[in-house]
Amino acid sequence: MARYTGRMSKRYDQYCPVAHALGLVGERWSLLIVRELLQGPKRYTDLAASLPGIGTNILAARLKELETCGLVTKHRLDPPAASMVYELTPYGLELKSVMRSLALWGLRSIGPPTDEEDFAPGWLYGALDTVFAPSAPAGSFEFRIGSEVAGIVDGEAQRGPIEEPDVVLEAGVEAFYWLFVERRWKGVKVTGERELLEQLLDAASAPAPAAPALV
Amino acid sequence: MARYTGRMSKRYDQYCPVAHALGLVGERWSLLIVRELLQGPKRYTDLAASLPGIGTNILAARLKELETCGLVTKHRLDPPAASMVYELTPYGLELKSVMRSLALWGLRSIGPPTDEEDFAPGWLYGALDTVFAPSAPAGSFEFRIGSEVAGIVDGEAQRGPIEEPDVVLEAGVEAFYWLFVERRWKGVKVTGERELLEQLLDAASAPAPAAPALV
DNA sequence: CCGCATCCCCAAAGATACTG
DNA sequence: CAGTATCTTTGGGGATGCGG
Repeated sequence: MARYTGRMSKRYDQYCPVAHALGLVGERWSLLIVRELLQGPKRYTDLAASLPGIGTNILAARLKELETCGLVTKHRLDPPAASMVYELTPYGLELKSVMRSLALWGLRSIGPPTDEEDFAPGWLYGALDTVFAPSAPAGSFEFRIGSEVAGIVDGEAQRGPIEEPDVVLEAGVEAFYWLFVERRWKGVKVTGERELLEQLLDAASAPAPAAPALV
Repeated sequence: MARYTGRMSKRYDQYCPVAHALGLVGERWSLLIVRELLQGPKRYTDLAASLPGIGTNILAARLKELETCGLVTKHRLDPPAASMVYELTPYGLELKSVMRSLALWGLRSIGPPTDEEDFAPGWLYGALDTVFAPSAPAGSFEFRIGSEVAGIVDGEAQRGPIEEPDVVLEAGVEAFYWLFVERRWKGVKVTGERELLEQLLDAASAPAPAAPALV
């Protein structure tokens, strides 16, 4: 694995994996940039647009840091559209498990959404991909939440409608919150195998499974 | 888009569980304070001592923030020793899974330790408790790493020697690193069931298990 | 437009001295 | 021991500029 020994902007002088990790991605905005790039390669201005308040100099600085740390690479797109895109390296992609832990922890205190418009396009796919897909049971799920449509097929998140899904969930974002965080089935419409959906919820609620051999 | 006109120095203006989580523990030093408190209640000065370079004002500020966020509580110890201790709340304790993810990710790029003295007392117990115990197979393990002794019994980390352990590992901190991170069995002494130790390593290397029902 | 670099200003971090 | 007070330094936010 690539080891970064160079100068990190602000680091902690401790030999500790957590302190080291925070030296790489612990600065303000860094993990949110990673969150955006987990949805796929993005351009500079698209990143800036999805991170309200970041300030262009900070975004440039963070991207440069992430690049020198080996978490992000910069390419020029193929000829037709000759713009630059930023993309996670394999090691950067592995931050998905960190994002999942953080998201599951943060969900428990974030409270219900108040405004449908707080949601950026693609949020549903992102949530399914990083939070729910990693522990999803076999089967195919389609979610129609607000104006977003995405799903999970055999443990992999997919954008858009799913072909012949085993179960379909339709809800507004607030009902989605109440179901997935608070486990209240209110204001949701389920078509198909509801138990499969419950399995999905159960699996995500227990991100740190009991020791397998202890069961 | 950004409809928050007031003054919001810290925090990100997004309805996103990751952004919310980072608003709670994303500031500099916060997660390292949590790391210390995961080992049990600690006094102010002990925290300061185990976080070299933090500055007393920052420590006080972070503790106050963590307290108002409901992640930390402050008690006065029972009469014999009438000092204050800081302790994680149940919600704060649940950051252990986040620490585990971060540590497993950071380990892959931290590189081998160069100096035995970089290690604070109790580091072995901390590592076993947050990183390895959550996915440990049944059985009892004893680790004698450098001058530290700790172990895992049926998925729970314990300080000090273990009674009749199934397997004992003796090594220096550098050999410990090579074994647990790079999987090189060099300079370590194993007594007892070596396969059990391998199971422990395998379980921790795969923190995001494949979807159970897919197997 | 896109991808930054520069400048200004203020808020937060660091260092250290000090106090109940 | 457990912080507060004060001062300096650094970094972030916002606006603007500017070459490609």
